[in-house]
Amino acid sequence: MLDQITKNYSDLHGQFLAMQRQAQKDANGKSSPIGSAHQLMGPRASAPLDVNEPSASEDKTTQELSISPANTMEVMSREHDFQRIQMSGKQVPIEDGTTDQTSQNLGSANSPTNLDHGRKDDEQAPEVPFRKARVSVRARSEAPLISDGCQWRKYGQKMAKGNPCPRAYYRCTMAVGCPVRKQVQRCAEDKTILITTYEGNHNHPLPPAATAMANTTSAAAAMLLSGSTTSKESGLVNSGYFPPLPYASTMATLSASAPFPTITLDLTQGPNSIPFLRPAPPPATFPLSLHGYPHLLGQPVFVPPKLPNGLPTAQLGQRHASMVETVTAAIASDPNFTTALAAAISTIIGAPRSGDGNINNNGGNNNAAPVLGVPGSPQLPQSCTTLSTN
DNA sequence: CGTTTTTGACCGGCGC
DNA sequence: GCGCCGGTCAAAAACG
Repeated sequence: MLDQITKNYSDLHGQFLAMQRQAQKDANGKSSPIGSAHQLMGPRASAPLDVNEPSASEDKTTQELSISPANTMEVMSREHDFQRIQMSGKQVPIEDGTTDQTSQNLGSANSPTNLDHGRKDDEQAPEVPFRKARVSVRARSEAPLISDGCQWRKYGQKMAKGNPCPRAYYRCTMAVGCPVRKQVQRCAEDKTILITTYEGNHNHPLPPAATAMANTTSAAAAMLLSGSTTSKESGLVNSGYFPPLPYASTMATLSASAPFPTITLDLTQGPNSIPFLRPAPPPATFPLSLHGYPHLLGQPVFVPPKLPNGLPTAQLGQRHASMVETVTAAIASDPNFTTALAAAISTIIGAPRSGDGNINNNGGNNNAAPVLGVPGSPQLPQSCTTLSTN
């Protein structure tokens, strides 16, 4: 399955990119959300899509997390786009093509809490425009961390309100000045679930494992993000970008409740439980269909990044539903995949942009948030909630 | 000896 | 204006 998936990814990427481009065009002057998404994730890395390979970085990371096959991951991302839009008023430079710089702008501008705070890191900060955007991955893991192909250094830990488990803060150390950061925390309700939230764009090439996934996911994320920008839940859902499929919803969730739109992937359910059809009541977050992440699935499903008018996605969604299920199952079941996914996510977030369009190339970008959800995850909501809340 | 982790303090945002 | 909270800094300790 993985092979297929991987393959599909590649294909999807291409499609995705194309679509994104269009979307961008569509977006009138402003950068499309997608673009922003790219920034989020897209690391420059230009690695091939090898999902299976653990990246070099794994050395360290290995310990990080070993996602059990059954684990599930939830990815949430907060969009910067969203921010952008909001910021538009402010005049934030947003562009997709933007390079790192662009992204920087975003980040600082709105983030409620600027991670950088304008302190030392700031150098980075300014550059990390999209810091706000976040991608969260929820996975079941006994390990303290998830190996995502990147090297991280812990720079802080704090007890978060409402959660007995401390939240750890990590910074990417693969490159000097890399603005990417991540937060790791266990779910209060289920300590076996590890919630990893990535933020920022990598300013360096990522390991293959991370990159591959990143590309794919990033694209997806981008799409989601774009949708989110539109408006909160209603925006996306209504817009029709993301067809409200029950199963889909469980897999990926976009949370509007939070200050930032959030994309959630829930893999927690594990391969076994691929209850695609499981009715999962979406909590505060609203569910996105996997369609949003076609690449992940390897399906050529395209979700219009923005646009309210056409809503082709819905159709596709159904059509691909079966595929999605299959893919999802595969993904969930494959540990490597998960790992790769995690890496991708981190990559995505960190990606420097994307305007270029080529995700693969030079690092193009990869922005998207990886979303993989395993359907049937009643838990998503929780996870989503958790992250978004933060 | 260099790097990473730990941990308390500090800063800024937000709500009351 | 005050307090709470999240996030980051930075010194000290731990580790390889």
